[in-house]
Amino acid sequence: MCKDCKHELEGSYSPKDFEDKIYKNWEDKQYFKPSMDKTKESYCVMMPPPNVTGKLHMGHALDGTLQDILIRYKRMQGYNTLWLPGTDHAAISTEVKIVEKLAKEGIDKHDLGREKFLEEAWKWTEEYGGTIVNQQKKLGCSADWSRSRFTMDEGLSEAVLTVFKKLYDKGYIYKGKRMINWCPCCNTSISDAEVEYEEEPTHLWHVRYKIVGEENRYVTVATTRPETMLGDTAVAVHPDDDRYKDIVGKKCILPIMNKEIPIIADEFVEMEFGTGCVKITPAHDPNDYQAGLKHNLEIIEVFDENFKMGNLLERYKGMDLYDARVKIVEELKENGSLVKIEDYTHNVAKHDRCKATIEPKVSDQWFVKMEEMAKPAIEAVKSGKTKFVPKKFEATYFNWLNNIQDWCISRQLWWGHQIPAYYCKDCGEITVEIKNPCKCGKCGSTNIYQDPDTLDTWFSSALWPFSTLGWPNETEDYKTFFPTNTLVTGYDIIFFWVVRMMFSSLEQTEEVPFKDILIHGIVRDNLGRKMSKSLGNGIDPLEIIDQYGADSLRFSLISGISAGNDMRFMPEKLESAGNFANKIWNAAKFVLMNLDETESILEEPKELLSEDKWILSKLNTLIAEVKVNMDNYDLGVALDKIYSFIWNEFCDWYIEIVKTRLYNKEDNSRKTAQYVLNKVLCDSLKLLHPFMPFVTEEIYGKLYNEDESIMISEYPIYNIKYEFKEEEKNIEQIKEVITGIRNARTKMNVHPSKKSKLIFIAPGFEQFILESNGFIKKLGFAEDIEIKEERIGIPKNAINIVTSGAEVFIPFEDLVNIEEEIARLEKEKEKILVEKLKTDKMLSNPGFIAKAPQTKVQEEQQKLIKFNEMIESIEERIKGLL
RNA sequence: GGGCGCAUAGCUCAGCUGGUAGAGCAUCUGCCUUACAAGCAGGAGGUCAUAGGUUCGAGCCCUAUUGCGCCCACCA
Repeated sequence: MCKDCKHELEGSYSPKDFEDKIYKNWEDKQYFKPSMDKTKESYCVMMPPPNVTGKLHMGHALDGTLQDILIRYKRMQGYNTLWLPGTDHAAISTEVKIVEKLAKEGIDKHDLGREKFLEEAWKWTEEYGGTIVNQQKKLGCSADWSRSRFTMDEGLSEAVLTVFKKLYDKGYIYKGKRMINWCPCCNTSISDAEVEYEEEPTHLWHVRYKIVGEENRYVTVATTRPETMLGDTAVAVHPDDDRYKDIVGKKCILPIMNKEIPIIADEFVEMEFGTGCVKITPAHDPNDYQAGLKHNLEIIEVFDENFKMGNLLERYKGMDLYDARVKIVEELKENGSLVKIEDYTHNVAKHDRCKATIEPKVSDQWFVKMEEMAKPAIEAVKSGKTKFVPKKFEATYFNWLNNIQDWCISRQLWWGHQIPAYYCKDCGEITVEIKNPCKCGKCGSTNIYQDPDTLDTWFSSALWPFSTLGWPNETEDYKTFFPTNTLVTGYDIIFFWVVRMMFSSLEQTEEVPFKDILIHGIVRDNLGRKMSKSLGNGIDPLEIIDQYGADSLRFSLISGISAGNDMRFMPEKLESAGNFANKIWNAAKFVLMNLDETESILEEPKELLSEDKWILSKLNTLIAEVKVNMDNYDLGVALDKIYSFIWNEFCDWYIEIVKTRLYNKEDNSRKTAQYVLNKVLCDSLKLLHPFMPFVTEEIYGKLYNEDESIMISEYPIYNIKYEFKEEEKNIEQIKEVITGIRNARTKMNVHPSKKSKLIFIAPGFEQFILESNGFIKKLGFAEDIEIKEERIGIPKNAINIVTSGAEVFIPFEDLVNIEEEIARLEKEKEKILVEKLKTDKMLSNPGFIAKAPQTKVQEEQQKLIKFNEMIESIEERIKGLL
């Protein structure tokens, strides 16, 4: 603290006045950049890239706050710290938006052409891509924006193509036929994750197929899609179904097509459903497709690529599917095959973006073989190389990897990384090269073309932890920061993303991508519902920041949460967060007002008074505990501890006690108090800074020097000399005395700054005071303590405190009602008796004495002694009052 | 169908390897007190979902049940 740097704190907490200014200053000073100091340990977090065209929502706010806390915490401790941000091209999500935008202008994607479309997409990305970054800045995120990456920028694209080629060469990427989800609206395959199910009323048509070689015997199948029956290649029953055992292996006649198909047995059939018989249409149902593969059935496509009826039957050709259904049902009715129609509700697969009904389709797609790559990913978590916080998510992770299916990575989209596979029109050879080879790898023909498909957006995100650092090149950043330390993300993308980063990193770099995975829950609304656009219950973090400040938002997101659990966002929490910020603001104001400008108070005083030692020891304990909590990712717990220390212990306690020392200019313990106030406030601000960066920085600047940032200050460390075990035992007693003084002061309407003489009752402490000779004085309230037993009207246990200046005499009755006091004491005694009873019970339990740990037993015995003492003392007090 | 989770004060949630239940908000009682009424001091409020079990001792461990939620698969 220096004279010239003193700045006044004014008014009350008003975040709007300083948040933007402070953030700008941080950026100007380049505090977010890693120091690249080789002597320091590194700490790196990769920001999960939000969609490039996205808007900041509460999920991002939570995610960002958690990361920022970790980053700031490590940075303050001197780590070479990097938080690398970026954005994701979000293939389908962005493409849909651009298609929508073009549609508004009356332009169709296909008319525009691929090249022009991509131009539009890049334009869009540049125009809207920046918004989310600015929103993250509002939140206070201290990411190194100069290292910001985009999944489609040059370097990352190189990484993507490199990985594709490596996996292809290794035989891990293959082209195969697979039944995939096809969206007829977007004309693309989509992943299972993008499928939503919606309930729709429909019918269950029961259709009978005549069994060949038996008179008047039929199998009846139940179907929701009669129009697909033209492509039936079998009827299946359960092998244990007694009703149909004898017909397995026989054939039946498919109506309309009048064709013989086999009756097969398979366990996937549910005997209870429908008739227990199911028609198998391998081309149009994923289950049937599997059954078809298993039983070697022919795959007959009923529809053409535009999802109109194909040319199996001339009379249905080109017909709309729904019309065909009606016609086919009619025909079945006419020829007597239709047994009955039932009402039925079933789930229809929909594309979550365009809501179109999904058609299962057999198609040529690119796949990643997962079996081999899953193994090291499982091993890495089993061996503890990568840890989940909380641990329970390991189960989810293993469950997923153990049942992993090959990953379909091709998408029929334009916005994304185009698959680097080149087909030769002459010999049909596929050449996979990072750069366009311009000629066929086999026959040398230049008549080649690139696969039009692009890669699943998760293919590039899977490489995020190392591609962003420059991989496949051995850059300085890569060498310094990889593997990264902590990944912070929600449990909802463990499957999509975390798993894929794990196996990709292990495969490509032979390292785990990160050491710890901090999983958080979902931010729900105050009724516990997911925030969603369709419900309209989303809360805009920016509006909150505007109204309450970023610190309040951060506080309310972090306070009291635990890792991995969902949280509800309660607006009331913002109020209390704001109150807390205001409390610190005012505490700082008080400290500033009471520091001497002329003298340095940074020098540690030789002699500390009890309350000084007490608060310092409390601070010291806090520092130690917060470190443990932070290192264990118990951020909510750490924050709550800091909160309660600052508010309950520092403000409500220490400041109140120390006031009189400060107001009395002659008090020689005044300087000590100033030192302690300054030290405690300063360390508290530092501990709080990762959570509430703006207000702590603003105050720190006012206290010290606006050119100095709390971000680069020394983080408090545990100091053995502030251990204060013995005196801590008196805390409760000290507390009660102080309370007595304050209550007396209140009753007398006398402010401690006014010199006065007080008489007050400090129940039970007269002995204590006498014994420790001037203890109250040490508390700093009065200069002299006299016990005026001889005074009329003042009972033995009343104390007369004389401060310098005018004397104030208050009759005892005004201060305390004896009956009330006795009642209070009785109640207190009762409470202790209850506690004592419990301890008695434990100690009289022979099992406890024999089997519990000795330390525990001793602890209980000491407790018992303490209770007895307390009861005795209360009884004496009561006696004294009577 | 497979997997996972949750149930604690009126509300929202903490609660570590088992040691006898905590916070914030709300509520009640006193206080406009020279940092702060966005505040201070104090109080009330719980058979930790139910039933068993293990243990000297269970909110915590085990089993079952009920209610709620999530993920995966599927719904002919």
